[in-house]
Amino acid sequence: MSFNTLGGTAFPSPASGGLEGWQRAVRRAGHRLTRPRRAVLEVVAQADAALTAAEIHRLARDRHPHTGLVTVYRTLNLLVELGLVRRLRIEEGGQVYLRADLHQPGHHLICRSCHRAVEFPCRGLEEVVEEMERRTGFTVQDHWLELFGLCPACQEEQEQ
Amino acid sequence: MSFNTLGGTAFPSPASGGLEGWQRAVRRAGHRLTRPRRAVLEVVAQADAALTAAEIHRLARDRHPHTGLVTVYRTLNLLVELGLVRRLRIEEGGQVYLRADLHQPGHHLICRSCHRAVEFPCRGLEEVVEEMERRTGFTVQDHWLELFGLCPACQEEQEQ
DNA sequence: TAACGTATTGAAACTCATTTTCAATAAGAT
DNA sequence: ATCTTATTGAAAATGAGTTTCAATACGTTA
Repeated sequence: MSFNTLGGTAFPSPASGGLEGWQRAVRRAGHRLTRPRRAVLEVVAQADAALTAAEIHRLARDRHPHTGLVTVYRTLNLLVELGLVRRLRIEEGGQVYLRADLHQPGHHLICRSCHRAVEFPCRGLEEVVEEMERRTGFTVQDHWLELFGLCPACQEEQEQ
Repeated sequence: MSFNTLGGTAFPSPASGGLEGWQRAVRRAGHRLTRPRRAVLEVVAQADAALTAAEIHRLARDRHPHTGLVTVYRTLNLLVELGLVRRLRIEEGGQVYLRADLHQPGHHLICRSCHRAVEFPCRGLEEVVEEMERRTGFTVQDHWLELFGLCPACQEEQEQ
């Protein structure tokens, strides 16, 4: 398990008007809107947590039963290329897909006891990053902050 | 490639007296010191940057030509269990191994163009962390901050 | 120094996630 | 309605890492 709560906790579930936007984006980029592709778009556009390819495959089949896992992968790669979806590597070595607008890049609270990961909206990091750019000459495009510790539930458990 | 400069930049190459310590640790834990195991220990103990299993395999063969990749994996897992080595996941999905004493957990500036990683002393993050603890109830024990972007040299190159 | 029990080895087989191949299909432009 | 060609899915390939198992070699004890 672990990261499959990614996105789910901190971002309740915003727009779903994104779907049509995605379809337009796909067409505009010169791609066809096929049935399996539509199925994958719908699943990912409507999910408000990060999903594995296998999970997306299962859900897409509810919409278009014939959808193959290969096409799920291909469509996900397309969506990542178009910038609509982010591919996230999880600690165990797999990858997971999340709507780009849900992806606060790289802010995770990870519980070392129960391995649950929660995304959090990050405040105050901008200054740290700017300071670092000034000091090193780097241009920072992205960042990734992970906090490791104990979640409230596991703290309680350990106190008993 | 990518992370293979990890550790390399900020830690020129400290002790190599670590080797005997490792051998003792392995024996103390009830394991035998076989030739291939020695070869892997030597390679990893003397490397001052993170290496992939394949790279370690290649280098270990210089010392004991018969060494199999399987044994490299097994030995690396052993070293990780003993806490002598850290296994780091890299962006591309693979993993990389680094002497634990070289692993300043988690402050890296990583250049997306030349893949060099530089460690930096982190200032101002404490407040961000505390704010987060207050807001979520987590107890934070550790953190990992990675900044991705372009180093000064690569910025110049791209401007031409 | 030899002999022995057993941890360790390496090759091959196996996972599991992802990608490639390729003939058949179906978008969507005309 | 037709036609071009992007897209599909099944099967095969890949690649990192693990498991299996008979053969080997540590290192303890005699």
